[in-house]
Amino acid sequence: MKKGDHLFLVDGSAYIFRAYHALPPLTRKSDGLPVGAVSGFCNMLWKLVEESRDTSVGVAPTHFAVIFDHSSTTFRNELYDQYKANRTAPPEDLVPQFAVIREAVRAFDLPCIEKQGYEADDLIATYTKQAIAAGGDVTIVSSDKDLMQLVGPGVILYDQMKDKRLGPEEVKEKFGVYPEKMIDLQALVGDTSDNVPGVPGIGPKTAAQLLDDYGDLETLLERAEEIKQAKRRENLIAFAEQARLSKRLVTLDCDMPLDTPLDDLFLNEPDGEKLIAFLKAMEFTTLTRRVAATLAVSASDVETAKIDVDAPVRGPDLDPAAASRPAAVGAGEDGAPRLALVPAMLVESRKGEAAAASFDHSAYLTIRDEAALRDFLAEATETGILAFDTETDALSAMNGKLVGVSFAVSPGRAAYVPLGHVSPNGEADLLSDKSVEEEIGPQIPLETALAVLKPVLEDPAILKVGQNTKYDYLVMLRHGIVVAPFDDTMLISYALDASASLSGHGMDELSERFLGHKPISFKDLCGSGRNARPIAACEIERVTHYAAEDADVTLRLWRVLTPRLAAEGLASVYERLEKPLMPVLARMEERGIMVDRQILSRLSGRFAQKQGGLEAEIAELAGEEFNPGSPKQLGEILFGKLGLPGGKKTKGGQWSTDVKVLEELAAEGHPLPSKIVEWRQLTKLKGTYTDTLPNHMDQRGRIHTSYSMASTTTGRLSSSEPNLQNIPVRTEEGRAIRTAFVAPEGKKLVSADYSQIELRILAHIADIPQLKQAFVEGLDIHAMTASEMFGVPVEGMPSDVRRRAKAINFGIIYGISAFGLANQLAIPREEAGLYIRRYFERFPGIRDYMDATKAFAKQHGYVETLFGRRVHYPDIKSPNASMRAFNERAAINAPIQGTAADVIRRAMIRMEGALDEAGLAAKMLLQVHDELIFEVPDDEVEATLPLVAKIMAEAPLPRVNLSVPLVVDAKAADNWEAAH
DNA sequence: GTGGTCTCCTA
DNA sequence: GTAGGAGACCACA
Repeated sequence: MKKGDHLFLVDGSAYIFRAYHALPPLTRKSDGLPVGAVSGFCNMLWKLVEESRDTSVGVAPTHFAVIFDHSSTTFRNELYDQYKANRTAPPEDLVPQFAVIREAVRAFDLPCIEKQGYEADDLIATYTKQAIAAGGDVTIVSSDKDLMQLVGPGVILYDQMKDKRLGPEEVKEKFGVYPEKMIDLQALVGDTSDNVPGVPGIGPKTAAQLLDDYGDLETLLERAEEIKQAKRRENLIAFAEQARLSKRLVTLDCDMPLDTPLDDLFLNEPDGEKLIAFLKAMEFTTLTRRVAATLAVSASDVETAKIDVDAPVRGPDLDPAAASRPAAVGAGEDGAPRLALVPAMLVESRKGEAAAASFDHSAYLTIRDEAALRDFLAEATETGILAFDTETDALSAMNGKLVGVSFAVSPGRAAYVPLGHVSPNGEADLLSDKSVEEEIGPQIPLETALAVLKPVLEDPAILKVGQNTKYDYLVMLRHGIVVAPFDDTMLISYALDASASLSGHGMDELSERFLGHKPISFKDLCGSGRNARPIAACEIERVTHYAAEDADVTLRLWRVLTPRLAAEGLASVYERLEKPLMPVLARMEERGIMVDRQILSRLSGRFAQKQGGLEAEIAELAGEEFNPGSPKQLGEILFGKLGLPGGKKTKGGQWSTDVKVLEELAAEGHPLPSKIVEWRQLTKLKGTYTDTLPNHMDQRGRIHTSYSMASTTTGRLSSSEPNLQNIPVRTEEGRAIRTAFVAPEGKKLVSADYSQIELRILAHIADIPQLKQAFVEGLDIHAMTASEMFGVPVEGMPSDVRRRAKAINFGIIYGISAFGLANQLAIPREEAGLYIRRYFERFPGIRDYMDATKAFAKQHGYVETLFGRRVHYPDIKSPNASMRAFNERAAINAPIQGTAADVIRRAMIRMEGALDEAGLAAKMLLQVHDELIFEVPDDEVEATLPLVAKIMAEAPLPRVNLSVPLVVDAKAADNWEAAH
C-alpha cells in the first residue's frame, strides 16, 4: 500500500442485517434455503464492485476487504459484562445464511476478514490506521455511527443505500461535533442497541452542546459543577464513571493484531465464471444476468456451483393440482348464468370462484410498447370490464407523479405498464454512459400512453374497477382524463361491511378476507424507513408482479363483492351515497383551500414568545428544568416532588396530568398547573397548526386535504394530511388560526352549517313530540329541555341550567351513561343518574328508541340509518359487560350520526349540479361533518347563500321526509373565522 | 425506525 | 357517553 492507493472496507456484518431487513423473506426456489439476506448482500456488493470498476470517478479502490464480526464476546465484555447484553439472537432464517454469505464474498474474489475476540469495527479501525500511515486513502462502506470516529483526512464513510459520503463536515452536521469528538459524544449519549450506558438524560443535542462548551469529556466531567441545569449537573456528577466506561466501550481498537496484512488486500479482477457459478446456484436470475452482461461471460456456459448448505429448510410444496381443480359449485362458465338468476346464488358461486383462485405472478405482462398496450386494452372492450390501478411516487394523489399503471381484464389476466421508471442506481448512473433505457428497458412515453388510455378510461361502455378509486381518479384527472364509469371495491366493501370490529377496507385486507390471498405488500416491494426507495427505482419485473397483482386482486374482489350489493339490499347505499360522492371529493381535494402563510407565521411567533415566557415560569415554579411536554416528567414533578394532592393514575400506571386534573389543582390555588395548561394549549396550537399547516401548502398557497370515505363506521368522512376537520374554534387564540383560511382576491369564503342536525334527527327517529314541536317553532332546544326537566322558565334561565340540559342532550346522542354525564358535568354519578332518569320520564320516547335500537342490533347484528346505511356491531352480544355496553352506546349513536352523515353526503352530491344549473361559480372546498365551505365570487355571494342553504336543507328529500325542519346557517366573509 | 400511550383538536 | 387525526414522548428493536 502506497500513496495514492485506495482501500475499501465493507462493514459486512452490518451489511448482512441491512440486506436481511431490506428484503422480503426469499427462499431458494429448488430447496427452500432462505437466501433473502444473501441476495440483498450480493446485490449490494455487486453494485459496489461495479461502481468501483468505474475509474472515471477517481475513487476506485486498489485494495478491498469485507469485514465481519466473528463472535459475540469481545474484550469489551471484560470491561463491562452488560455490553451488548440486550442483543437478541439473530432471526432463525438468517442464521443459515451467514455461512453462505462468506461463500459469496469468496465467489467475488474478495478477502473476507474476521478475528476471534474483536468486532468488525476494530478490524476496520486497525486497517484504516495502517492504510493512512502508508499514505493511502480509505472508504469505509457503512453508516454505523460507531465508525464516525475514524473519519478524518483521507478517510470517509460511504453509505451505499443512501449514496451518501460522509466526511468531517457531514459528521459535524449530523451529530453537531467533528469526528474527533464522536467518541466523547457517544460516551455521553450511550447506545441502547449496544447497551452502552452513557449519562442519563443526555441526548445527542445536549451532548454536542456540552462538548462545544467544555471541549472534551474529561474537562466536562471535571467542571460539571458549573452546569446550571440541576438534573443535568447531578447526572454528570453521579454518572461520571459510567461515562468514562462508556468511552472505553465505544473507542475502537486501532492496534489489534492482524492475521491478514494490509498489503494482501489487493483488489483482483473478479473471476466472472466463479461468481456466476455461485449466483446461478443461488438462483438469483436477475443478478446473474446483470453480472454476466457486465463481465462479458455467457451465463449459460457456466456450470452451476455446488453450494454445501446444511439442512435446508424445505418449504411447503406447491400443489400443482390446485390450478386445475374444478371451481366450487356454480362457478363454471356453464353453470353460472343459470344459477346467477338469483342474487344470492351469484354471491355463492362467486365466493366459490374466489376460494378456488390461485395467483401466478409470472403470468403477468409487462407492457413496454404502444401496440402491446392497445392489444391488451382491446380485451377490455370485449369484456366491458377493466380493473385498473395507478402507481405513483408519492403517497398523496395530489403530489404523486405517475410511475406506471396496471390493468386486469379477467382473473389472472393482468399487466403492468411502466411509464416513469428510473434507474435503480439513482444518481450513480449519471456517471455511467448507459442510458436509462438500456438499463431498465423501454417504456412507452407518458404522453403516448395517456393518449391511448384516455378513450378507454372515458369509454362509457367499459366499467373501470378500482380500489380506492378517488386516488386513481385524481391522478388521472391531473393528466386530463376523467375516469368513468367506475366501481370501487373499497366503497362496495364499506357499504356492505362497515363495522366497529372489522378493521378496514384496504385491498390487502379484503384480499385476505375474501380471496384467501396475501398480496405482495408495498413494503416488500420498496422497503420501509431508511431502506425505502421510490417505486420508480424498483426493478420493473418486481413492480409488475406487485402492480399487476393489485389490479388482478381488485378485479377478483369486484367479482365477489358486487353481487352482494343487490343480494343484501345495499345497492342504493353504494349507488346513491358512496359512488357519486367520490368525484365530488376528488374535485374538492384538487381545489384545496387558500391559506395566508403570513398570518400563520405571525401567530407562530406570538405563540413562541408566550411559550418561552411560560417555560421560564414553569421551571421557576418547579424548581428545576424539565420537559413540560412529558406527562411522565410532569407527573413526577407535581405529585412526586411537589407532593400535590389528588393524583389519579392512567391505564399505564402513570400519574394522570390531563386538563381536568390540572384545572382541579389550579382551583386549589397551585400556580404551576395553570401555567402548564396554558403552555400545553399554546404548544398544541403552534405544533399542530400554525407551524405545520404551512408545510402542506402548494406553490399557489393552497392546502389540499385528503378525505377518507371508508375509515369511519358511521358514514362520516375523515380528513387527513392535514386534517382540516379539527381546526380550532373553541378558544379565541385557537379561532385566530381560522383567520388564515382565506379566499383569493375577488372571492369570499362561504360557510354553511346545519343547526343541531343530530338532535333534529333524534327527534324525528325517536318521535319525541316536545322536541319536534320545539324545532318546528324554532325554539332554543337546550333551554326548552332544561325547562321541561327542571321546571325553570326559558325566560331568564341561568346559563348553568341550560348548560346542563345541553350536556344531557349531547349525552343522549352519544348513548348516555351516568358515568359519562357525571364526568362531563363534573357532578357526582348519583346526580347524573338522577338527571337521566328525569329526562327519560319527560321524554319516554327516547328510552323506547334506545331499547328498540339495542334489541334490533342484538337481533340483526347491525343498525341502519334512515337511508339504509348499515353499521355492524357483532360484539354487541359479547359476554364482556363493558364491551357490550360500549357497543350498545355506539349502536344507539350510529343511526343518528350516520343519518346526519348521509344527509350532508346527499347535499354534497347534488350541490355542484345545482350551482351549475343556477349559473353560479361557487366551488365547494371543505366538509366538516355538518358544515360545508365554499369559495364564491364576490358578486355571486347573495345568490349563492340561499341556494346552498336550500340544497342542504332539502337533502333528505325525496327519500326521507323528516318531521322536523332542517335549518342551515350560511354566511360569507373574507376568512373562515368570520364566515363561521 | 416502529408502536403504544397520553393528550388534545374537531363535530 | 359517539365519531375521528395528529403530535410528542418513550420503550422497544
